[in-house]
Amino acid sequence: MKKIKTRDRILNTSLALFNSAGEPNVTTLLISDEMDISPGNLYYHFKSKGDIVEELFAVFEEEMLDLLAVPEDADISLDQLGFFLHMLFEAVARYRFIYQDLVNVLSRYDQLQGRFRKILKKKTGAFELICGSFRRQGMMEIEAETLSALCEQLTLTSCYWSSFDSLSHLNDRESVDPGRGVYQMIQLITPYLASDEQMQAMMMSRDYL
Amino acid sequence: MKKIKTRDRILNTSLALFNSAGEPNVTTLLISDEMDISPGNLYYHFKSKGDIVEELFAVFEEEMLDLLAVPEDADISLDQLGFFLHMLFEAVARYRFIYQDLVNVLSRYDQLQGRFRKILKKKTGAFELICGSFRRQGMMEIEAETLSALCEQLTLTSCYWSSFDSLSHLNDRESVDPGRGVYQMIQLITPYLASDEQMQAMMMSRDYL
DNA sequence: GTCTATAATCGGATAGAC
DNA sequence: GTCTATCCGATTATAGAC
Repeated sequence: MKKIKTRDRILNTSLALFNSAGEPNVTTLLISDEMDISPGNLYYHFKSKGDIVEELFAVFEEEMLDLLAVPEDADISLDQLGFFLHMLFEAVARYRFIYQDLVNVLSRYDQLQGRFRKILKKKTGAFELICGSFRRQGMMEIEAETLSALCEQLTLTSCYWSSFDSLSHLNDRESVDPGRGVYQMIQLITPYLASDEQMQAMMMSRDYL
Repeated sequence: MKKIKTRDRILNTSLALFNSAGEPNVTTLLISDEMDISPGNLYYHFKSKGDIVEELFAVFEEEMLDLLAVPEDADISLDQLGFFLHMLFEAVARYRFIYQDLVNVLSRYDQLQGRFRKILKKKTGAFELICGSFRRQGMMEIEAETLSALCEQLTLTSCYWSSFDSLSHLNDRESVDPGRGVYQMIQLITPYLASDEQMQAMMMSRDYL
């Protein structure tokens, strides 16, 4: 049984509290209280609350940029898309505090704004690469302009689905089921797939419900 | 030249500041400062900041519920859809402070949560009625399950598009162009339209760009 | 590394004069 | 109706002992 370092416990606890209560509603006192350490101790490890947020964001950022590094010329299958979406939604869910109060968080820690925008851009780019691969394989037919709109739509949905879902369906805030989000994403793509792939996509998406 | 009552000026100024800076970042002092009145004066007219938010929300709520009262059995045209979407995005833009920090705002003024959810539900219902009308007129072909996903998607997009757009494209925060949002919404619907209507929708959506 | 104070600041809100 | 002054509470952050 390994003992977890306080510094890491602070990060873990903060993330959990941020996700469930919303970052703006979580005070440093609440964090230290939850961990049964003193507020002073917390500030020994992090010089400000913003630093905690920044470090959590950095982990998220790395994870995302890594995940979004879609190969340029690979033949991507529908199953791989499904897997990719699953991973994507899981990552977003794990750091949903960023998305839940996106505008607010980015406005208060403004160094994050540019970095987040970069992730967004890369995400849209990843969807464009995937669709490009589908097109090359004859799995998808779509016009350039529509494609661009679709990829933006996919990006938007991947950002906001889970907040939207928990808001409109009153799910508890602790566990977020990425399934419905993946389903929704596949629904968005399906109309532009060739008929064989449409069937396959429909079967696949149903598994996520 | 009519003199605007202070009470109304407070509402107007608050709305403008909330929209541009985000509600959590706007203090009562900032509001009174912007208006060149004293903070005490502000508190003469409203007993709390929450009351201002609540009253702004109430106006928004009424406007929305009114707009979303789609007739049950009418034959709705594509042009009418375009008009409806335009109005919808305009209303959302006018009260975008609610959407920009949705989770945060709803969590701090919890009486609003249920009311907002009601609006969401009505919005999805409105889209269902519209699509139902399209189907009856033979303008749209879609399966029940897909329809439900589509209407949720439309609801989500109508909520988050403008925040997303201003975030990813760095528009100034003052003026929000509802056009691109309407375009995006029509793009979502188009795949399910009959071929004649698809053409018409594509023409129409392009006008919004 | 961790604790117990405690400072410093800020935002919401009130009291009472005009 | 409006102002000035001020209070209160919360939250971030620091100082210094252990």
